Amino acid sequence: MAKELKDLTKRSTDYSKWYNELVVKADLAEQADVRGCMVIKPYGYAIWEKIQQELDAKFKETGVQNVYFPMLIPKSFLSKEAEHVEGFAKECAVVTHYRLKANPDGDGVVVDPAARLEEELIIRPTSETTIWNTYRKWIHSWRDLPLCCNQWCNVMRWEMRTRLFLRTSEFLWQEGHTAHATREEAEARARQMLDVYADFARDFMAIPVVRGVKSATERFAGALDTYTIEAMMQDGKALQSGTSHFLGQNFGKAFNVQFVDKDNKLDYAWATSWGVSTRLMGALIMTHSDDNGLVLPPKLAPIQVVIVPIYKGDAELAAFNEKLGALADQLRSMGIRVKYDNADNKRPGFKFADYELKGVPVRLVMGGRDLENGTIELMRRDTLEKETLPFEGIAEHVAGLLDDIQQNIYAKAKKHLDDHVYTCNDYAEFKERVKDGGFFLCPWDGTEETEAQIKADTQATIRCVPYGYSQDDLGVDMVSGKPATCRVVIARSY
RNA sequence: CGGGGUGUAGCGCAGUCCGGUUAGCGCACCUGCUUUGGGAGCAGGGGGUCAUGGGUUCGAAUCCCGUUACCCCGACCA
Repeated sequence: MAKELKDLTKRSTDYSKWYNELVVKADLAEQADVRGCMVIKPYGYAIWEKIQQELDAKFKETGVQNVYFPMLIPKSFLSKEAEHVEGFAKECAVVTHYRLKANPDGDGVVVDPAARLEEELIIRPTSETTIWNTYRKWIHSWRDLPLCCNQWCNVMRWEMRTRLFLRTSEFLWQEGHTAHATREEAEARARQMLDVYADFARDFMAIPVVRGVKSATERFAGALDTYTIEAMMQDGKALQSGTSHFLGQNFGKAFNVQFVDKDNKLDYAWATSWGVSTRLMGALIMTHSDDNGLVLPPKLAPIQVVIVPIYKGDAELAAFNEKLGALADQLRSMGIRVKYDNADNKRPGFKFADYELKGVPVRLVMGGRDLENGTIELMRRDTLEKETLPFEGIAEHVAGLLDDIQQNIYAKAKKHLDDHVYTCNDYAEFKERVKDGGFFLCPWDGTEETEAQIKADTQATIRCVPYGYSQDDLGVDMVSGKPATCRVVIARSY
């Protein structure tokens, strides 16, 4: 492929354009021919599969089971929880008919007006309603609780403006839905799942996040509390990367899910829901990548090590195939995902650039010189450093290096986050600086008015009341001058 | 839904103001030879209802009117 097609826009020049180009050129995804939808390509989907696999294992450790519910939801379900319907009504796709017929006035097919549904069906924007409608049948006694289910599925939200992975009309996600006998247990579960997400982000995605609670206006429609993990992208903007909701008894009451408790009294079930989506892919891309392309954390990279031989003629190729094929096998036996690329229809320079673009953590190259000297060249993607090492013992070295890279890119992202979290008590200063990105820890009086004022003035929003940052010496709200009730993270966001 | 912009080969564009040979360029694609330690070179080749419907004209990618799709900036948002 020609150079000009692969060269990326510089991150610093136009971050949005850089992101979009990277997603397309690294072969992760592209815009579909359907409005606002996305085609996830094999390489992109392979990363998503790793995320699914690792996260799913974490869920199961906490006693969660997988289920599947229908994509179509009767319209009447949605109207049962007042706040919920208000939150989602504006972005629902609706199924109104069940049949097409040949166009009587010309080509193609038209909707058959005779096939109108008596009750319209909604394409799920989220599944609380259909799941709680079913939970009514599953829950009768305290012995049926807790009930902890999760589903991996697609949902559809008719967003006005879409961006690959970050916001698409249809997206893939997991949604967990739990039912509990007590308020305390449900609240603990909601917070537990937030920690699962935060730990997963740190340990697998190498993304540091700020955990916290959403303000009332940013809360999930129908929740009493929404917990969030907020990641910081390289341009300093926030990306909500996962949420966990404490739903109280709202859905229990709306769908009449009652159980008999230990004291033989009827009560409504307490609920949580929690989810992460393909937006995590966007977070992964925007957190680590550089001007050469993706940088993938080894734990999620579909290819962890690529081996490229540089050869002249069939005889030399045969020698490499034997030596490097054995090395690839050895690495695989150590549980490392390896690609041995001896294809002769692409030149080495092309392969180097291409695997860098795709974020492969480690590249091993062997040419005639190395063959003579008993060496091999190694490059690590995170720092782009090259070194020539003895061929002997290279497999063990690579195994250790993968861990190093995982640690290093996390440390780099953590430093970026910490360097861009500011304490700020002055509104004039805040307004000036927030444009350049970063998380601002500011005193807030807890009112919607000041929250709205900040958004109107700066486009920045209250991301959360964070955990892990001091709530002492609150002082006064920087907008209203009234006594502050907490210190919040304010930032511009995706 | 408001404000801008663009539809010409798979992708990216020039040509449109000022109508006139056979509609061009880069990349991609195909064939052959030479190459291979950082995105190969040369030679040859294939591919177009110029978004769409109407109008003006001897003649329209180009001018006029309508339609439509997409993109960007807002409102919405995992």
